[in-house]
Amino acid sequence: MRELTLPDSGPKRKLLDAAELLFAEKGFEAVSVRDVTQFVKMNVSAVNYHFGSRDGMMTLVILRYANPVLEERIARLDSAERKWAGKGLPLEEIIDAFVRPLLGQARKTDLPERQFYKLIGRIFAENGDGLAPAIEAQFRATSERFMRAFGKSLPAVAPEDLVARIHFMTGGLVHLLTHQEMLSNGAAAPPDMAATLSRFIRFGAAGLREGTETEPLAKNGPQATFDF
Amino acid sequence: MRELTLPDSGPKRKLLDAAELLFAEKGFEAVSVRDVTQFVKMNVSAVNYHFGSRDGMMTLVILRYANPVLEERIARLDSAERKWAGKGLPLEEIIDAFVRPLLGQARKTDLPERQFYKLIGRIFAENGDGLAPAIEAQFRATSERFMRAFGKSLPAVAPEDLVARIHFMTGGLVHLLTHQEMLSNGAAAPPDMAATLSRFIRFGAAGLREGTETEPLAKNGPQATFDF
DNA sequence: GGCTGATTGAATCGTGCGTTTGACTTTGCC
DNA sequence: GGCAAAGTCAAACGCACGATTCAATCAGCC
Repeated sequence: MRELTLPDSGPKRKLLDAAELLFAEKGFEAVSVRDVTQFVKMNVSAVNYHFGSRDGMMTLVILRYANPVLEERIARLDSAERKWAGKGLPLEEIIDAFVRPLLGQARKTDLPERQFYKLIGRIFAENGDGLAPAIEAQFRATSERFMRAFGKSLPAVAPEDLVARIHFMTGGLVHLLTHQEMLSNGAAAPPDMAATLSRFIRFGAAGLREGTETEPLAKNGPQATFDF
Repeated sequence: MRELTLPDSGPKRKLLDAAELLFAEKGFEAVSVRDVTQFVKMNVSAVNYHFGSRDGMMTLVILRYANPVLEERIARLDSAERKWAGKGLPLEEIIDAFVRPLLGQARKTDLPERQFYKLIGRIFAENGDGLAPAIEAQFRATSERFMRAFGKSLPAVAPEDLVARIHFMTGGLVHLLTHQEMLSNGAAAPPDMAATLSRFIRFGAAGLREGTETEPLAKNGPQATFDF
């Protein structure tokens, strides 16, 4: 896993910051190298000089945060598993390990919070698809690692069920990151991300756990009416 | 709400079918009018002749399915509410009304099932954003209608909580539609959509309901350990 | 100062895009 | 047949894009 060595200042850093901001705002496809260079009043050729190509720049933008997030996820899951020593973890703790690194990374950025989450959401929406093979493998490894953890904590859930439920949950997370503004109910500002993620953890845990506890029926009638 | 009058054959229909297929496969942004016309061996200018512009063609592709799906959602919710006459519906029935129209529309298409769901997912991912104002309003109206229904069935859940949970759920649905292939665990084919949606309904209902029943704690420990 | 390597700049290349044009061909109808 | 409307076609337009060229400039160092 190659270390990212980025200077704290200089033209390369300036370009990368600008690209990151614009990619977060408009999406990776919708930003041209001219958009980026004009934003920081540099020459078009700067991108190709410093990064080789538009793709090279994009990869660096993605690596800068995807890498730390993925590694922190694994680290948190490791430490949680050590803490519970072989027993299945509470679902909330697994999801927390999956989600909390986002908060940490958000604080390390110059980027406005909202835009950082959009960027991360866009990255994770593609699940490493089409990215550099190294980072794609890391995505897959992380995903399998968490899958095993969930499976251990939910032995009663059939594998196909588990895969599907985790899929629903991660989809909800991606949507939450990329469409955070839709959470602002009416005129008010959207709730902060920490609160939202806390809601997400409870939601996801309940969904994953569905059917494994003697859950009381909805007060309005028996579920037997439905064929699912 | 203008009726869509599309001939069953003819060049217009042929173009629209091709556009639909390609949009579903590669996304709306990634398909050029040349891609579409070459696919059916017609001239480039055909698109502008028949639809006025690329945008006009896109809008028709979207209207063809978004409209029926949204209307069937409302109709199903109406009939469910009539059935339960004022009492709050079971969550499963609301989610079913939201989700089942997708299955119905899928059967009315020439499109391969998988690709139809990708198309619908892409449409609903943007939530009518940037679409024709008429369809955008319909999106919003449908969304508010379902929000009220959920609220009535979950009076104990605070509005901000409810908005967030519904947001997570719809995000999961979009992800499921657009990334269905990720559900194929290993080499096997992915489960069919009816089964997946049935899982989704149970997952979503459990997530929405979280905390409103005296849910037993996870067997491994008290939740009080976590600050969420 | 003067050399060297790292940057920047203006201009240009080739490509693919959505759209337009105007001539041509087909179709439907009297 | 004749005519108008509908449809098709090759060609071109203007534009934005990523990339490249090469001369000009800058920075650090002897």
